[in-house]
Amino acid sequence: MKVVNENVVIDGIDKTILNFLMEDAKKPILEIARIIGITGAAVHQRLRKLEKAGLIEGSKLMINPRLLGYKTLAFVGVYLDKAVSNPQAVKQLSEIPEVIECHYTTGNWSIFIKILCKDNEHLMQVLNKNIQAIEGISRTETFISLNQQIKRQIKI
Amino acid sequence: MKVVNENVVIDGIDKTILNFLMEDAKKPILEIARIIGITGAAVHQRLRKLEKAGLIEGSKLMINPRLLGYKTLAFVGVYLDKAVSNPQAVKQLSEIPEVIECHYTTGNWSIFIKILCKDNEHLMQVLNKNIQAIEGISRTETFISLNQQIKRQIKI
DNA sequence: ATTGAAATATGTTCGTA
DNA sequence: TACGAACATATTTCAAT
Repeated sequence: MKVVNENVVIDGIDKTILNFLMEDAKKPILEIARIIGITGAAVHQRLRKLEKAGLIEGSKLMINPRLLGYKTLAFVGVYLDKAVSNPQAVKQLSEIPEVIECHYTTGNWSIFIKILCKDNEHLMQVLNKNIQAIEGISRTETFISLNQQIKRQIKI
Repeated sequence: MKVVNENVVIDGIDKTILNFLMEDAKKPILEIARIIGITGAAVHQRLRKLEKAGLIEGSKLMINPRLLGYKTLAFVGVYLDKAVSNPQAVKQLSEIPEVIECHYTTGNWSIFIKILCKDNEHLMQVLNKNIQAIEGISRTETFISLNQQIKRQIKI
C-alpha cells in the first residue's frame, strides 16, 4: 500500500525503516533488513532515496539535559509591538541559547517560544535580561512545564 | 575546566563530543577524535561512561513530517476538571498518536500539549473526536504554529 | 527495486602505560 | 584516562537481474 501526497511517496517498507530509525538512529540497517526480509543493500538504497527526497533531516543524539542541571522548561507567549520587524525579533531570540523553539502563532501572542533553563532563577534572568531586552517585545506570559509526560516524534 | 552538578560530571572534551553528536548522531567518532586530538578508543570510552551515567538517552533519525503531509502543528492548553485523575487523562492522551508532547504546567491550564496533524481539518477532528472525548477534559484552547523558526537542542 | 559479494569505513575490545 | 593494534560490525558500492 502506498501513501501519496504532495511531495514524497513512500511505501510500507520505507515506513518500517523510518520508524525503526526514528526510534534509534543507530539501529543497524542489516538488522532492519533482516526483520523486513530484504537485503541491507536494498534498505540502504531506500534510505538514500528518502534522503535525496529531503525527508530525512539528519540524526540527533538525545541527551537528558536535566542531568546537566537544566531543570526548568518553560513556555513563553510573546506580544510583539505592531511596528516591530518580526524576523528581527526572531533573529535576536535565536541568539539566546536557552531558546530551543520559536513559532509564529495564531491567537493573542505573536510568537511562542520554549525555553530550557537551569532553574527558575536562571529562567527569570533570561526573561528579564535577554528576552525583555529585545526591541519590540512589550510583554510576555510564561508558564512552566512541571513535568513532561509525552515526548515523541509522529509515528508514520 | 569541569562542570559539576547534582548528577553527572563532564569536562570540556565530553561536551565537545556530545555537541557534535547532538548535531549529527552518525558523525564518526574517529572524526571527532581527530578534531579533539585523542584516539577513537578514548572517545568511545567516554561515550560509554556518559551512557552509563544516563546522560545519553539514545539517538533519533529526524524527518520532515511536512513532506509526509503533516502540515499543521498546534499547541493546546487543556483545562481538567478538579475531580479527574490527571494521570488517567495523560494516559488517554498518549494513545492519540498526533499528540507528540504533553506537559503538566503552571498557570491556567492543567495540561499543555503539542499536536501534529495533516491539516486544519485533521486537527479539528483530533480536538473534537479524540481530545474532547477524554473524561475530565472540559475545555481546551488551541493555537496553531504558523511557522517554526527555531528548533534545536540546548547547546551544552 | 533487489540481490550477493566485495571493498571500505566504522565501532569495539583489550593489554599496556 | 588515554593509547595503539587487533578484531568485529556496519556501510557502501556495483554488476547483474
